[in-house]
Amino acid sequence: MAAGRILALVDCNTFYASCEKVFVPSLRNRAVVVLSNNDGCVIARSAEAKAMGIPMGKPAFECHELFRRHDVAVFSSNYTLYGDLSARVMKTLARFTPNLEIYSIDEAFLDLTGMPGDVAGYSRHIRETVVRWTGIPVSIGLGPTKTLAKVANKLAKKDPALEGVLDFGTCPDPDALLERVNVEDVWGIGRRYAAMLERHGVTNARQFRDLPRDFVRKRMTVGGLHTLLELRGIPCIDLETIAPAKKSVAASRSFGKPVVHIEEMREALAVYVTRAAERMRAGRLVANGVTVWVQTNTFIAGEPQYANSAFGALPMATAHTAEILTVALQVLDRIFRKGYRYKKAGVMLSGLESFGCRQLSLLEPATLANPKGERLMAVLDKTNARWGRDTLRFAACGIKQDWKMKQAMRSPHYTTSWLELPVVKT
DNA sequence: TCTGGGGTCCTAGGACCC
DNA sequence: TCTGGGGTCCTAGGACCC
Repeated sequence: MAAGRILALVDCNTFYASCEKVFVPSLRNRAVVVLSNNDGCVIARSAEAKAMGIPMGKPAFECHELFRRHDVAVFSSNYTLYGDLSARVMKTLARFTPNLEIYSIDEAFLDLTGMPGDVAGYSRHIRETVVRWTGIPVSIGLGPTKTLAKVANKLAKKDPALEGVLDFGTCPDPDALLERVNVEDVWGIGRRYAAMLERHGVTNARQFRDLPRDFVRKRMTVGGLHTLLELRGIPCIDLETIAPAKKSVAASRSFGKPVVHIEEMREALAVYVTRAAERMRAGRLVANGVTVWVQTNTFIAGEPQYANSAFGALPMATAHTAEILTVALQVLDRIFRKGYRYKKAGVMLSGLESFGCRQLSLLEPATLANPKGERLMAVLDKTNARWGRDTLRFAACGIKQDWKMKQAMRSPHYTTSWLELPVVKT
């Protein structure tokens, strides 16, 4: 282990809610919540909304009264906007160090080892720059391991006196800090493990850190052991500055209303294949197989339930929407049962390879390779990038799309569509 | 009426081979 | 025909992350 390693975890504060505030000054001090796809449940809350006691994950239909009473601004999720603002934040962070791992849409690890001067002061400078350039406030946790940087970040968010930055490595009493963190808030310990640990009297991060290694290895496998060691300051999880190759690409949605007929299910599948294939081509990937799954609404007691999935191999690795859809529809025929009200369906593309080194068919390369199809996809992607998603699309996706998810309160695509640019009044 | 979506990793167990 | 050990590959299920 390198002596004196210093990692920073930069995490955007209430990211989706902050994104919604960037272009709407009147929301600055107002409670904002963002709903999941289909306007299902609460997935992000601004600080004001948290203070009102609006819980994470609560179904939206149970919150309407609360929203009305507190004049909460409610938004459908707008991933196009969040993705674009995320890219701006990451680009800003990359100016401070080349050793950066983009961990999720709203988090990045930075290696600040060897930075001259005061790392906490430098972190405050990073923080000020990000909010000034992007409008997104962030918190920064510092520590010798990723897990401790995560812990420090959590505490930095909790305590306003810290002004968004906490260095675990230089704090005088680390045990006291760890005791303030619930064990289920430790990175790598989820609900199930937290419940198990609680049965053994372990409720905070300090108690977990001091458990015997064998106990943790046996009950929480090797991942749990890594978490334990990282809390002790021993690095087990590396910084991944180069994103590892994707192994699968999935697209799935809940329906806005139940789907009963296979014709509608085929349309939905066509849309999901379209989305997944787009992402494959953007990453210069091809898939060897496709899994299709369908599911009824498990929340409705007393209604007949059915869920199934099946896999179909593609004749040759491809990212061509129509080639994948052909197989996906055959797979659907195998698992679709009449007489159910379907709530959800999805596709997953697997066996991914990079387009440049894909395995060609040994037997009939000439008939299976499809250069015309590749050119068609290129034109499709280019057109849609210029004129907007689905400007050009397959007829199989349908026209009415009655089953489409609900998104009644979506904000504009402020930064990615010429038609939806914010307007400044003087 | 209304309950998200997209991923990864680890382990156990079965099939199959020598 | 029976026996045992060791290895690999695949899948399903469970855990986690954001």
